[in-house]
Amino acid sequence: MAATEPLTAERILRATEEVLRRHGPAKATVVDVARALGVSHGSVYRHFRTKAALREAVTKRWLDRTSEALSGIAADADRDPESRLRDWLATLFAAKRRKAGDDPELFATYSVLAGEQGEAVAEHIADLTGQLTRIVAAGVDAGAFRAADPEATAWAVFRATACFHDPAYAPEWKTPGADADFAALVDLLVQGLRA
Amino acid sequence: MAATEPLTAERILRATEEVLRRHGPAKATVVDVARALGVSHGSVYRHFRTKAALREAVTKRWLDRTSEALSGIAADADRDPESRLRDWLATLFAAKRRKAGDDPELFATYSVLAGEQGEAVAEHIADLTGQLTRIVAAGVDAGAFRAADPEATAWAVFRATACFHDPAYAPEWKTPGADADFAALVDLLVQGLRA
DNA sequence: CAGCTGACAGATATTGAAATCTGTCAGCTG
DNA sequence: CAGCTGACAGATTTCAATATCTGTCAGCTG
Repeated sequence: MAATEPLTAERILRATEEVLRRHGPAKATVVDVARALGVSHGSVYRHFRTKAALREAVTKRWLDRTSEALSGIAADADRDPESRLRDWLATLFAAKRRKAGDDPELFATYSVLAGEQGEAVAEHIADLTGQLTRIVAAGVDAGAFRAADPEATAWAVFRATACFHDPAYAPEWKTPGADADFAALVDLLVQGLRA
Repeated sequence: MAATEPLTAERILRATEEVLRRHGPAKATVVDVARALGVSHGSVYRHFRTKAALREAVTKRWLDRTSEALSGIAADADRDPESRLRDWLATLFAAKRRKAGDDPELFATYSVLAGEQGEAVAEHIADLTGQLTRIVAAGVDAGAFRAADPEATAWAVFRATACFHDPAYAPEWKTPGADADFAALVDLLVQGLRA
C-alpha cells in the first residue's frame, strides 16, 4: 500500500467542496468531510479551528477564482479604458451566468455560503470595486471618462450592475431579454462616464 | 348593542394586516384573522378563496400604496423631465427606506409576502417601470434625453437603482454613505441620459 | 513528539406522534 | 335566502424524545 498522503489544508478544502456538492450547504458536516478523507474529524479541526472557518475558506477560494479572471482585464493598461470597462463587466456577468447555469445546485450552495460569510464577501467586493476604480481612474487620466471621485463612481457602476452579478438575481439571467438588458444598461453607464 | 358591521373584504384585509403585524408572516393563520374579527374562519373563505389569495390581496394593497405616491410625479407633465426623474427616484428610495426603518419587522413581513407573490410583484414592477418609461419618453420628446428605446432605457434605470429599492438591500439603506451613493448613481444615470 | 484518534459534553438536527390549520359544505339563523 | 356557523378530512405545524454533530482533549502510534 502506498504511503498515505499527508493531510493538508488543501486536501481538506477539496474534500469539503466535494461534500458540499453532494450534500448541499445545510447537510454538509465536518464528520462527512473527515469520512471522505478517511480520517477522524478531530484531524480536520487541527487545520480549521471551526466549521465556520472551514466554510469561509471554501467560500474565499470560490470567490477568488472569479476575481483572478477579472484582474487581468483591469490591469491591462494597454487597452483603452472604455473597452476595458465593457469587457470587465461583460466577463463578470458571463462568468456568473455560466456558473449559475452549468450547475444551479452548486451555485445555490455557494450562494448560501456567501450569504453567511459577511467578511469574505465584503473583501471580495472590495477587490472587485478596487479593480473597477483602477479602470475608471485610468479613463479619467486618459481623458476618456469624467468622474469627480473615481472610487465613488466605480462603486456606483458596481451597484448599478448588481442585477447582473448578485446571485439573488440569478433566476433572471437565463431569461431571453437578459443580454439586451445588460447591453442597454452598460451603454447607459458608459454614456454617463464619457468626458 | 349596535348592529354588527357587515363582514366586508375591506374589514378582512385590515384585520389580516393587524394579524400579520402581530404574528409575522410565518405564524399568521386564517383562524387568527377570523378570531380577530369575531367570526368563523369559514366566513373569511366566503370573501377570499384561499389563504394565498388573502395574502396576495394584502400584498397588492401594500405595493399599490407606493405606486400611488409616485404616479403623481410621473404624470406631472409641467415639470422638466430631468427633475421629475430625480424626484421620482429619490421619492421611491425615501419611501422604501422610511418603511424599512420605521418598522423593520413589518417591512420584513411584507418582503416575505412579496417574495411569495410573483404575480403581484411583477404587476407592481410593470407599473413602476411604466411610470419611468413615461418620464423618459417625455424627456426624449422635449429633447432633454437621448434614448433609442425609452422602455428599454427606463428598465435599465430601474434595474440600475435596484440596490435602492429592492428589499434584499434594505440593511444597506441605513449605512452612512447611502445617500451619497444614491446621489452618485443618479448623477451617473442622468448624465448618461442627457441628449 | 508531531500528528492522529476516539470518547465525551453540550449544542443542533431529525423524527414521529399529537395538535393545529386549510378548505369544504350541509345546515342553521335572522 | 344570503350570509354565517361549525364539524370534518387531509395537509401542515409543533413538540419532545432521540440521534447526530461540533469542538475539546487526554492519550495512542509510528
